[in-house]
Amino acid sequence: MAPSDSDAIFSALADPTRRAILSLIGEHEELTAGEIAAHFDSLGRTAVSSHLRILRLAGLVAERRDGRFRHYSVTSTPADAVVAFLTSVYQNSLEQLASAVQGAATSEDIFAGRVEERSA
Amino acid sequence: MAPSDSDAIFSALADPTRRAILSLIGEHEELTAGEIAAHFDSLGRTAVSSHLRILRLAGLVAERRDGRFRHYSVTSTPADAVVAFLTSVYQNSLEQLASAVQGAATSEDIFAGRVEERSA
DNA sequence: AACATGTGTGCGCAAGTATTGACAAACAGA
DNA sequence: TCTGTTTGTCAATACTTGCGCACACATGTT
Repeated sequence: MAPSDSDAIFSALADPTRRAILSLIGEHEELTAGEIAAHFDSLGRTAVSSHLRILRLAGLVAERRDGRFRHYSVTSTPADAVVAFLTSVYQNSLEQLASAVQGAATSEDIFAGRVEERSA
Repeated sequence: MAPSDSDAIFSALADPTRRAILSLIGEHEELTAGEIAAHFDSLGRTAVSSHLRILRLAGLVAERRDGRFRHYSVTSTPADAVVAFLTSVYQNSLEQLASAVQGAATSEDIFAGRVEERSA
């Protein structure tokens, strides 16, 4: 019954909107909640805020307060749980996995078009 | 709005029970649905069957029919979508990711204890 | 005070999960 | 062949969870 970090991480990654938010932040260094919300047509501020809260509780993004703004950035360590799970399941094809990591440089197409974006 | 394979994959991985099933299959070469169900105390056959269906539709497991049995095994390619997403978000720390993949050999502790298992 | 940025709360709706009961398929025995 | 059992899934139901929205609140700026 231990929530076990991977629970929060995988649950957070389950939502395509959150993956889009995560990759959007990853493209920049930092983004404010307003800037993030501005990129999505079909989402209100509260929805974005709620997603950011989940991502933050999962340790996937970090929050830096600056006046009335809150800047969000991706954290580097959290992927460890995901990688650990993948390696445990795909022990046989570890080399494939490693090469895939090093090989794939840009593959935004996977989550592109998931959510309507404003041309900003 | 395209279901986009990664949707099914991340949704499938979101459930801790399915991750446990996936890793359980990964530990062996093949397992029948019954053998899988036998490893969980708090799950009926129908529940396991439903999870296997989701895993199969996501392309995470393969099904081989043999008489009245159905043997399930993990597929090697599906992790690509996950890896692609991780690399796109964590472009900055790709080396970290690659080393983590090669480094972590056994880390079942992450999903251990998620679901009660029978001593079989 | 007036305004902007972000979040917390409550509600309605949709999606997912586990259970029960029933069904199809395949094998064993008489 | 005809039961009877095992394996696994399908259908329907009840329960839980999660998402998005509207509103209100807290904080910070001008």
